[in-house]
Amino acid sequence: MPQDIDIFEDLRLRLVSGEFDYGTKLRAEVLRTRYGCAASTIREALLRLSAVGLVEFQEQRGFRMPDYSVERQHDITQTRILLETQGAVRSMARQSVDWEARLAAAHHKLGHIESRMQVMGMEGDLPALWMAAELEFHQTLISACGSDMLIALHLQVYHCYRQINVMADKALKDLAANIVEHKNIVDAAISGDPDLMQSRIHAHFQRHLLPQLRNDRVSLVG
Amino acid sequence: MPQDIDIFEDLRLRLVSGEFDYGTKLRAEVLRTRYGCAASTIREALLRLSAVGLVEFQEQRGFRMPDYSVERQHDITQTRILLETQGAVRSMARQSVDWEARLAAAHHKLGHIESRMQVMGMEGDLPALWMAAELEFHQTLISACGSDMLIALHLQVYHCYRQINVMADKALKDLAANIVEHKNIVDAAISGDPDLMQSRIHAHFQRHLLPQLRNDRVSLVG
DNA sequence: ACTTTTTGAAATTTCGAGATTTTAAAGAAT
DNA sequence: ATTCTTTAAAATCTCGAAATTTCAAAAAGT
Repeated sequence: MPQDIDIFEDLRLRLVSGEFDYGTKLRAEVLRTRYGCAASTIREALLRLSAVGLVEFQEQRGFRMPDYSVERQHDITQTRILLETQGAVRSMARQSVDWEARLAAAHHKLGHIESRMQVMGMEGDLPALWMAAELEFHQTLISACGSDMLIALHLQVYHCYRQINVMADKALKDLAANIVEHKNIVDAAISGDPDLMQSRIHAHFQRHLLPQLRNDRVSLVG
Repeated sequence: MPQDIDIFEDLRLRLVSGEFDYGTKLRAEVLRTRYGCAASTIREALLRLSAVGLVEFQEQRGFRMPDYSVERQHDITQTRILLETQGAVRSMARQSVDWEARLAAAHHKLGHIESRMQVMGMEGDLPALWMAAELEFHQTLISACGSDMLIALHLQVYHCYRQINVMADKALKDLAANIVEHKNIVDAAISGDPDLMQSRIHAHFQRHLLPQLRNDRVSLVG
């Protein structure tokens, strides 16, 4: 059974799901047991994860969860805003009907899960479903930008964003506000106004930015 | 002797220096010989390089140099423009005297090498020196942006940019034009005009963009 | 002739033991 | 008491052989 990819994906999920505290040591010899493989196989996965910033690697000193800091949170959020705004504006500029349709669909799917969460709370695998649907929504938002590189970088930053916002993720707390923000983004997409889109995306991430730097806008004109 | 990092760095250098043709298979068993290590050590390095886009990895099918295409070249260039413009404008907005000084210094160092190249051609290790100085110049340009994430992503894209532009790199052919462009960027940095900076950086990468899409500007207002 | 199956060599991946390095605790010296 | 050495345990890294999978050429079948 080919496990290389599976272990990599599973580990990434665990790394962004709050299973490990920030700064925790990640011992291949320990993680090994869950997958029933050799430590070197885990090592391979951890090395790959370190290349995309989800794991910190130090020569001869092993692997760790990255440390948390508000500065890092701000930095990652700001970078995500940059990439996502850019991707959304470029997608919009291409005037693809298909894009609008796919965005509406992704939004509808997400909305369905979000409203169920408002009623049932976050029981069962609802949070996992929400995370998948939320990712799909944001990926759809930039999917028509025409740049594979931008899409790849966005995914990379997205995972870092999830990782640094896990436990404290206010998206699950401020669910109501989140629902409105997602709708606002879709409306902006359909309106075709890039500046509006820019400010709506920025507003969506407001609470993850340092208060003193929240005004630093980035306007992108295609 | 700890070789893990050294092999990783050395392989990256080789990957962006035109040693391998685009699409070439990269066999760990072959690369092994040069470093006198086991194939699995090479594998580790290749996996890490695949995580940052310098190597293509397929489960059970090994590693390859990425394929060349003008679309990919355009995409990478456009992404680099985005990150570099953003980083430069943010650096500028911080009004750091130190930044301007360091940029002037990096530019001077680069200029020295470039003028030697105009006389002596690209003999000896002049190209290697130029590449190092050019990287340092562009890294300095964004060094005061205040975002570690942006700096990391820029370096990642920079390597991809080098890789897809190696042999065909017109920077070495159109050296004279390049010298002027670098100076123009420094002048813009000192002028403090973000729009000017934006257009100067864009102009610098003009020849690596698809002709039909060269007008797609990205203006970034901090 | 063309497609499918078989088969053996080559390439890839996994593994766990041995070598190396770090870590931390105990002991010696200032 | 503090700092510096010593030492043993633990963690990390490297290696090459074994297991698995892919590749490609030969054989069989349509």
